[in-house]
Amino acid sequence: MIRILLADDENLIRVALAQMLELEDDLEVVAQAATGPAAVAAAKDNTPDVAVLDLQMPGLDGITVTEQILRVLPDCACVIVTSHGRPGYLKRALSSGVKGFLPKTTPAATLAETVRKVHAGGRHVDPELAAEAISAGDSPLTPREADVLEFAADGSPIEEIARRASLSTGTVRNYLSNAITKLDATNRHDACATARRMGWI
Amino acid sequence: MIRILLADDENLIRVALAQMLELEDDLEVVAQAATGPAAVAAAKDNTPDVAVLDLQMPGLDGITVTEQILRVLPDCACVIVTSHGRPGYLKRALSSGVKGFLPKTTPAATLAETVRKVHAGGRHVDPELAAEAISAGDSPLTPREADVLEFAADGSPIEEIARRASLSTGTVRNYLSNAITKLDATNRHDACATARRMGWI
DNA sequence: GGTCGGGCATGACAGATGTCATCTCCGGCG
DNA sequence: CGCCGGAGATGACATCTGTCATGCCCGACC
Repeated sequence: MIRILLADDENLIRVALAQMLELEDDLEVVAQAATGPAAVAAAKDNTPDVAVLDLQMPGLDGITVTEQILRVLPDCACVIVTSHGRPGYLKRALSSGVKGFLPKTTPAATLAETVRKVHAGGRHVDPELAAEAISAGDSPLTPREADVLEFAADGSPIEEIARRASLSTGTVRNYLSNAITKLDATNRHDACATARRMGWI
Repeated sequence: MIRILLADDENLIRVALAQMLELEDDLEVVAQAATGPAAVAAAKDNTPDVAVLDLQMPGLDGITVTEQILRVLPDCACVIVTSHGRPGYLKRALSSGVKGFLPKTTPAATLAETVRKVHAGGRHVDPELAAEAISAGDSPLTPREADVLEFAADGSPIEEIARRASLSTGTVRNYLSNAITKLDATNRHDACATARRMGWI
């Protein structure tokens, strides 16, 4: 019997997925969580074999949750499930120790199969996403450029970005200008959109 | 037996929800669809009693699908389910004839209850969302301002917005300026963010 | 030890953007 | 009929942004 932790902030979805997994003879959902921190706590309390984590959750995202779970339970296999299949997310997820990565558009049977596969020590990433990730390449942004772009993402004026990043306004403009050039965008918001689409911020 | 059409572009979620609904003795999922147009077609072919529609789907959104279904099957009760509980969406949904509106964060049992309620001729909207919608008020934007803001949303420069909206650049700037003032934003992108958050574009 | 690249900054400049006053045209409405 | 509000437009002006050249400091690497 494979013991599963299921974390997703959408109750309806989480419960439906739990019931679906429970229909499998060899799977058992031993804990559920609706937030990132709750998922980490539930993992500590229940020592599941496999953790199925939504990527976007209040508090901590699925990747950070994975890192924290692995620190306590190195043998727990983490599978990320997400609505937004951005290439960059997949890369970050894999480098943080995730064993499986599925978009929510994947066929239903795949989830149970993936759980079994990662529990057996294997890995599974959605093939389409993997292809995208490979063709998309790495982020061309330096860490600082990514930071600044992230602050710019909500439409703040330069001055506020500078304040939040503890930089001078001139420097912020340089970084944004670099980012715009690298991402082949027409302005900073376009650049934000591109970076987001690729999962680079 | 209540006959249900279930439409959601995320396979994993749709199948899980279908299984959950099938567990109820009085509910039967007679058709599933992964896109807006497919949902409309499936409704025509299967004449369901209740349509459970995701708000964001490829092709047509849940609200448009509702309108099209009601044109053919005026007695079909439509329920919208969504990840993004924006107040404006609720308003638009209700005015297009939707009978139920639930965020995906709602307790799992609520979905089945809502299906029964709307099938019996009732309505059900998530109370929290209803409260938000009331307190949020109506969009202060004129239809044209909303149009322009929508074109501005992806970060295009003014010139391109003007082209897409068939307006002069000056006019676009006026509308944008008005929208920025009305939404109490610092620039057009901030305004877009706000309008989106409220579901006004 | 020298060189190179990244992080950080400044200043100058052009072009994009936001604001404002003002104007026309048109459809509703008293 | 006359008035008004909304759509659409223009022009002037002040800022904000994006670009570029240039410089400093520091850690990495040969």
